Amino acid sequence: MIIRKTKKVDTILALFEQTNEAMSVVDLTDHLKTQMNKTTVYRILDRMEKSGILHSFNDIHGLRWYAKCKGCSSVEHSDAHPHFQCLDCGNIECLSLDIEIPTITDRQVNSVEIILTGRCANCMV
Amino acid sequence: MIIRKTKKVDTILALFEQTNEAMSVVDLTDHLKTQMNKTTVYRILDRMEKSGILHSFNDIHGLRWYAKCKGCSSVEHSDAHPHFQCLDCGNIECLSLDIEIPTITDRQVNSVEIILTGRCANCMV
DNA sequence: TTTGCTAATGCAAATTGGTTGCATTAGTTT
DNA sequence: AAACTAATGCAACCAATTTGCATTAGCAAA
Repeated sequence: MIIRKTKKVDTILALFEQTNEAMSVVDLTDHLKTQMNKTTVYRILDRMEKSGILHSFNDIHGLRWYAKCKGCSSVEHSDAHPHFQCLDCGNIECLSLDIEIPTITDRQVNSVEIILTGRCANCMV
Repeated sequence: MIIRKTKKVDTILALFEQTNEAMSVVDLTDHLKTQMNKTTVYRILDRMEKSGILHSFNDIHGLRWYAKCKGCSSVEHSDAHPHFQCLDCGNIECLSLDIEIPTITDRQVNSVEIILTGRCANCMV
C-alpha cells in the first residue's frame, strides 16, 4: 500500500518527524482537533501503519500508540524493539534493545510486543 | 487482601481451575451473563488479582485478560512470564519461559509485559 | 483545462470495554 | 437474632474507537 500524501497526512507525518518518541492516539486527536476530525486521524494513522511508516502497539492501559518505523515496508513490519512506559508521566520511548526470544515448540511466532514499565529519567529525580 | 469466597467467586474460580489458559474479561462476562452482572465479574476479577490468585494483562487488541498465578501473593506479583496469543483463534497461553531483559540505564524498571503473537498448534494445521 | 473517477475527509451516531453511584442483599461476627 | 460490612445488581455513565454516509479533494485521462 502506497500512501497518498495529502495535506493532513503531511501534518501528521511532520509531527512524527519531530520526535523519536511514540505518541498516543488520544494525545494526537486532541492536539489536532482544530485541524482535522478525529476519525481522520485514526484513518491516517492506520494507513501510515499499513504503508510501513509507523507501527502501533497498546500501552499498559490498553490505549493505542504509534511510533516511527525503521526499516519497515508495506510488506513487512520488522520493528521488534521494546517500549518503555513511565508510570508517572505516561510517556513511551522506543528502546534500541535486541531482545532474544527463545524459540517455542509447536507455535509459529510472528511478532513480539515487549513493554517495560517503571519510571523514566525525568520522573526519577 | 484476603478474598471472601462467595458463591460467585467460587463460580469464577472454578472456571480458572479448569484450564491453564488465560481468559479475556469480554469472554468471561459473556459466558457468565446469565449468572451474574458484568460489574460483578469485573469486581471479582479485580479482587482475585489483588489477592494474588490471578494476574491480568492486555492483549494486542487492548483487551484485558486474566490468568492463574503461580507463587503470587497479595503482597507481590511475581508472574513475569510471557504470553502467546494466536492471531487466528485469539487464545492466549501463558509460557514458562525466562526472557532475559537487558538492564536499562537511566530508568527504573518495575515490570515487563511480553506478548508473542503468531499461530498456535491448533491453528497451524 | 475540464471531466470523471476514486480516495480522503467530516460529521453524527453507534459500538465496545470498562467504571461509578447507589440501593439492596448476603456473609460474618457478636 | 442483631448489627455491621462486604458483595452484588442495576442503570447510567464514560472514553476510545468504529461505522455509514454524504461531501470534497487529488489525480489522471481526454
